[in-house]
Amino acid sequence: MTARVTATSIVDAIANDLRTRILEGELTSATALTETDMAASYDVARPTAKAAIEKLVAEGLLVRGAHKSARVAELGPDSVRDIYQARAYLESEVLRRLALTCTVPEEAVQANLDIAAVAGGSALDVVEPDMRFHTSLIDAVGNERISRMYRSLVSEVRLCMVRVQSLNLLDTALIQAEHQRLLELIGEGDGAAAAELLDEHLARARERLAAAIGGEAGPEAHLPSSLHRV
Amino acid sequence: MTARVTATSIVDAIANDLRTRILEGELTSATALTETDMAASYDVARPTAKAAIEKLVAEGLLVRGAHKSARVAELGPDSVRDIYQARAYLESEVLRRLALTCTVPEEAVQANLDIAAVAGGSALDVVEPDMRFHTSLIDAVGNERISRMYRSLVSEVRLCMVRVQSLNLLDTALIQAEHQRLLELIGEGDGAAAAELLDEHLARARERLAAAIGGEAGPEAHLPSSLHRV
DNA sequence: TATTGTGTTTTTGTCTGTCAAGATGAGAAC
DNA sequence: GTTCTCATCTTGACAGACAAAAACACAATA
Repeated sequence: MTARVTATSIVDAIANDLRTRILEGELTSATALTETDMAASYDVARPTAKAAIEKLVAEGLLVRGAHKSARVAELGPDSVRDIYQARAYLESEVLRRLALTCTVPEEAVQANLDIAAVAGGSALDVVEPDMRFHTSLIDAVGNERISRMYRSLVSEVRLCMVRVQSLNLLDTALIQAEHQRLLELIGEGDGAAAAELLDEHLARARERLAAAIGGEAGPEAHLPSSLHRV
Repeated sequence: MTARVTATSIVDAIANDLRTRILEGELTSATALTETDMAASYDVARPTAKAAIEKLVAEGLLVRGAHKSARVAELGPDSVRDIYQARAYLESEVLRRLALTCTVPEEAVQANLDIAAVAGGSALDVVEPDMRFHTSLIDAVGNERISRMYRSLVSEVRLCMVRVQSLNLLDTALIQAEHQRLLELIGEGDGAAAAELLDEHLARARERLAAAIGGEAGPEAHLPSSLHRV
């Protein structure tokens, strides 16, 4: 287990690098991701860059029309609503099932402790342990397909978050307290209450995120560039 | 709405054709899907066939290792368990939410009537309206991501079903009656009971399918070809 | 006989180069 | 000022080619 071989293909490597750059906010929907440009910047052939781009399009991080260059997906308030609703559907049912056996995942407890640890730091530092808390709950059921679906949603959430610069709308103490309460309810076997609390927990985050995205000059009301040069 | 334009790309067309051929059982895991063969049979270039294959690999219908030709995915009893568990997670929560507003989708009612209509026909005729019943419930929430996730699971279920030739294990009358009861419970607003009944409904189907797949000479215990020529 | 090693064949991964089709934007004509 | 046409950019798809990796068959050896 010491020397893990990294036998990944070139297009996978490019897709992974692009994905991290997208989720870090380095690439926004303002820049067009041309196949030839990507091929040139990574020093590979155009088909290779094309394959990497299509991979991310399939994941939903990039969008592209026919004969048009790919761009980072623009997620409006309605998309935020869809994403968080899907999260709530999956996760609330997971909490119900975990409560049936009173299973409290150890990683979730640790992740919530990590949230408290970074309470004084930047608001962005809260995102990672927060996501880890939720994904560890999902992974606790041990279902590969459910974990994959949830991870896809989480990456879309992160895609939304890199767009809003002021993440001060996160109340770290409240988040951590609600997480704690969720774990307690699961431990007590009260799945219905846990599902209900999770609904409120996610609905609150959803509203703040939707407002932050929708508040800035319209969600996906792409102004034609002709209106910009008034 | 009379002349729907078919402006789909070549690789999409090939992928769609391959998908139907897979779900109809024409292509099984016994035949290797070589890129050059696919390119020759569809009279396209190899990169085009490659893109179509990779699309289906991303969907989970095909599996492929590095430098190995693609094959139709082989889903064992454990995969059946995962798939049906994911279905149950999604759909039971959907039923709960539908029951909150006592929303009974009209298409679901119609689909269940269609099940009764084909009661005398082949057992395969039951699969289509049965799937339509469930997907119409999912689509009733109007969430694109949830619908997409569920459809992915449904196609995997169909992939399992084409492997078991004797589908006489389907009790049409029981299925139709349980569907009817589900709709009634939703209409009465009893989400908890609906979710519970759905769990049993899916668990029954899962057990039959897993038994039918696991019973035939082992799930993914691929015998090496050297043992075949004794 | 069983096992190991080698060489060949098949198949994929990736590159180079090319042409056609569609979309975008600029400029001319009215 | 509006509309039409055209040039340019970008993608879609093709052809051909080479390298790498896996699988298979076969021979050599303990």
